[in-house]
Formats: sequence, C-alpha cells, structure tokens
Amino acid sequence: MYKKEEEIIDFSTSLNEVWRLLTNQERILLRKNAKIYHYKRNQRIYGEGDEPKDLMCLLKGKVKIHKSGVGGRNQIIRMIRPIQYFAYRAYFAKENYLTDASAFEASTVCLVPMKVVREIMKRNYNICKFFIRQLSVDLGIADERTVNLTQKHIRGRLAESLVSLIDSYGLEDDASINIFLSREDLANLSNMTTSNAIRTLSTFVAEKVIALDGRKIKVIDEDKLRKISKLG
Amino acid sequence: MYKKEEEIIDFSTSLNEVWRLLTNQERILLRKNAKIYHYKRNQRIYGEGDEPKDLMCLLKGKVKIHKSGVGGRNQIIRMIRPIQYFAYRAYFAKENYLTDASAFEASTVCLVPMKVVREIMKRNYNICKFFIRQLSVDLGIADERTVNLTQKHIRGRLAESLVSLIDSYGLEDDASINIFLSREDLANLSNMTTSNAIRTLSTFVAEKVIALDGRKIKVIDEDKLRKISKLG
DNA sequence: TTATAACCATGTTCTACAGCACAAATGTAC
DNA sequence: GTACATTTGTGCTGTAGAACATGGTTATAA
Repeated sequence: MYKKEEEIIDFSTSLNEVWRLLTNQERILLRKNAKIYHYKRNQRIYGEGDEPKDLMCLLKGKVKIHKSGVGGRNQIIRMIRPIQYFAYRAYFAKENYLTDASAFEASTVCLVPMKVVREIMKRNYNICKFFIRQLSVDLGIADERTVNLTQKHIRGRLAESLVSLIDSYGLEDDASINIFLSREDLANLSNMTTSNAIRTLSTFVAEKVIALDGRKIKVIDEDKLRKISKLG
Repeated sequence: MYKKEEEIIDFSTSLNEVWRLLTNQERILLRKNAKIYHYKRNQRIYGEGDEPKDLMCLLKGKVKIHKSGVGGRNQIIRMIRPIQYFAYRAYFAKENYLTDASAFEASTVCLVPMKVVREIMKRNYNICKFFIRQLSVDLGIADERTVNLTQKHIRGRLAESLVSLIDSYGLEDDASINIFLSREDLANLSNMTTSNAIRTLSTFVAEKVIALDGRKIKVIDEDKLRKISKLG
C-alpha cells in the first residue's frame, strides 16, 4: 500500500508547535516512535471504520478529510495543510474513524502511535491544552460550516469554499489559489453537483470575480468574493 | 436577568462523572466557586459574541445551543440534557461564543469559573481527558450532522431529528418523546421551514409512524422512523 | 367577556437546484 | 501516432422544498 522510508527529518521545524512544548526526554521518545510515510496523489491514508492508532501530522502536501453520505455522495469535511495534525479525534472519542482521509497531492505524513502520545499527555499539560485547543477550534468551524452549507445559496457556498481555500493555502504572486482541485472536489467541498460548480464558476468569471485557467483559479476581486460568501 | 440562589446542591450526583475524577482538595475548590443559576423558559443563557467565563453544567431542564445564520434564520446546533457540560468550547478555542444558548424549559445550571477549571486541569490529567473526550465526540456528531443536514431529504432530516431526541431524552411509558418542542424549534433542528415541519409531521402521522397530540409526539413505529432517518 | 398574540395546519405558487444527456477538451496508455 | 478514459462545459427538464396566503385553535392579557 504505502512505502515506509527511513529518513532524517528535522522534527523541530516540521512538528513545530508541539515540538516546542516537549521536554528533551519526550522529544527522544517521540523521535524513537515516529514513522514517516509517503502517499501518492489520491491515495487513501485512512478509511471510515478503521481503528485509529496513530496521531498524524502532515509534513508536506495536501490532505482532504471526507465522508461519504447518502447514496455514496461524497462530502469534503476539511482540508489539512502542512504542519497540521489530524486523525486524533476518533481515538480520543474512543470511536473508529467516521471519515476518510486521502492525499490530495503527493504528501508526506509523520505518524506517532497514540499510545505514546497519551503517555506524553499524562505528564505534559501543554500537550493536552494543544489538543483541546485544536478540537475546540475545529468544532467551532464545523458548527459554522453546518449553518453555512445548509442555509447559503449555491453562489454563497462556492464563494465560501474558495475563501476558505485562500485562507488555508494562500495566494501565489499572480493571485492564483495555491491548490488545484478538480471541479468535482470543489463541488464536494461546497455541497453541490459538479455541473453546478462548473456553472457557478463560469458566472464568477463573467462577473470578473475570478479567472480560470484549467484548475488554476486566479482571484481578481477578493473583496467581492468575500461579500458573496457572506451574503449569498 | 437571572436569579442567583444560595442552595444546597448534592454535587456528587449532579456533577456526576467530573466529580468522581476530582481529589478532595479540588472538590473543596469547586464547591467554593460554583454558582447556581435558574433560567426561565426561553431565557437566554449566553449569546453569540459574549466572552466565555464559566463552565456550565446543566443540572435540571433542557437547553438548546443555536445559531442565527443567513437572514437571521435560526439553526439549532445541539441540545443539552441534565448533567451535560457546555459553554466551554469557545473558552478553549480562545474565541468568543459563536452560538447562543437558551433554556428550553425552566432550567438550573451550575457555573464554575473557567479560571478555576483551568487550575484543576493543570494538575488533573483526568479532567483534561474528560474535555478532550467530550470535544471529540461532539466534533464527530457535528461532522455527521453536516453531511446529514445537507444530503438527506426533508423526511430523512425530520426523522433524524426525532430519533436524536429519542436518544437524548428518551421515551415515556406511553412511547411519547420526553421533550416538547414547538414546530418551529423542530424545524430549526431539522433545517427546514416551519410549514414543512408541520407538513412532514402530518405525513408521518398518516403513515402511522408517529401520533400527535399538540406538542406531544408519540412514537408508533420506531423502526420505521429510524429507517426513514437512515435512507431518507 | 373580548382582544391579541402565539401557535398549528394545509393549500397554492414559484424557483433554485439536482439529475440527466451529450459534446468538447484534455490527459494517459499503448 | 491512435485509442480510451477522465475531466470540463452547457443545455434541458423535473421536482423538492421555500415562500406566501389563509384560516383555525389555543394561550395570555386587558
């Protein structure tokens, strides 16, 4: 399925925030237990129903957390960017995964056994605080999303997705969004059909809010996009 | 706004799980800082934008967490039942409240300053674990809800709400759901308009899935209700 | 009592959007 | 190169469900 590589990783930069919160001893423990995996584009990282065993931290690439709903219709729940942690919710809730995670593009992930993480947590309040904070932020985002996806109209939903992509992945020098998704993924993120995503993108182009070049989305009028997202 | 009462509360039963995890010292600290408030039907407990200061535990009654979306349309995010904790997410995320909380019926709430809670958490890993668990479970529920509310049809959404009310509040001896909400609240919980909630309830009655008597909902065929919820 | 409001209930439009169907463009394999 | 698959783009049609309207029924108040 996936390839394990022995590799020298600079943990202090790649694990960032969490690394800073650790004692030397804990760092040694972590280094000993961490594994690095590489995933190819569209490869599955974990699946609904799997038992959660490892904390994951995305080092490089992009990952989507998604979920198949009624009639197999797919919905993207959230997107992970480098140095974000994921895959821990299910373990903490003592559940199996409710979602799927797949690499959006070639990605590198650092895995740490949850058992090790738990041992560290027992002794290090700051790590607990870190997870509590993450979970709380994510729960807030989820609540917002629920309201937005159900109440906003199609234009508002798509605009909102674009805005959240901008906020997550940023803009290039030429104002194009730093992630390339298919129209289908964009639709799954915005809770609409692919045709509607295409159609609505076209109207945005006509209104000079964005410009398209294949999967590249150039943001022309970010203010207007944010306005559509808020009011639409 | 609300009335504070000096009152003898049996913390060990009313705070349940958390109380058991505390040391004697912590219990004394908690008892000294806890306040009891009473809220009337429909009274607001906190509002969007307020600064979170206290951990709240519902001792008696029913509370709804809701959120006003596009065009003031209201959406119920989750319902709280006695001995459930709430109001802590925003504090942990270092945000102000994103939601409103109101008493559904006359309710009693125990408030503990978050500062005190934090002090206890620093020393007591079990309390950290408790919140991590709660947040993780809630995040899972939120993700499920997002998919359900956006993908299911109107019948499925209403059925799902009814099922979740059954699971939260249980059934009386006569198979009626142990909570009485207005059609409007039911609509806000199921992401539909009041008229559609009324209409769909009627079809459920016609199909002999439920029986209605004012706000009282008697569950006739729970299996069928769960089936509609799953497939609808 | 009447007044007034808050709830229910149901029927009738109307429109946003999903669901095709089909074509063109682009990529990928051989 | 050709062949095939995947992605993208558009038009058409049906329908779920929102918006509106009307009327009845039950609480709360004057």
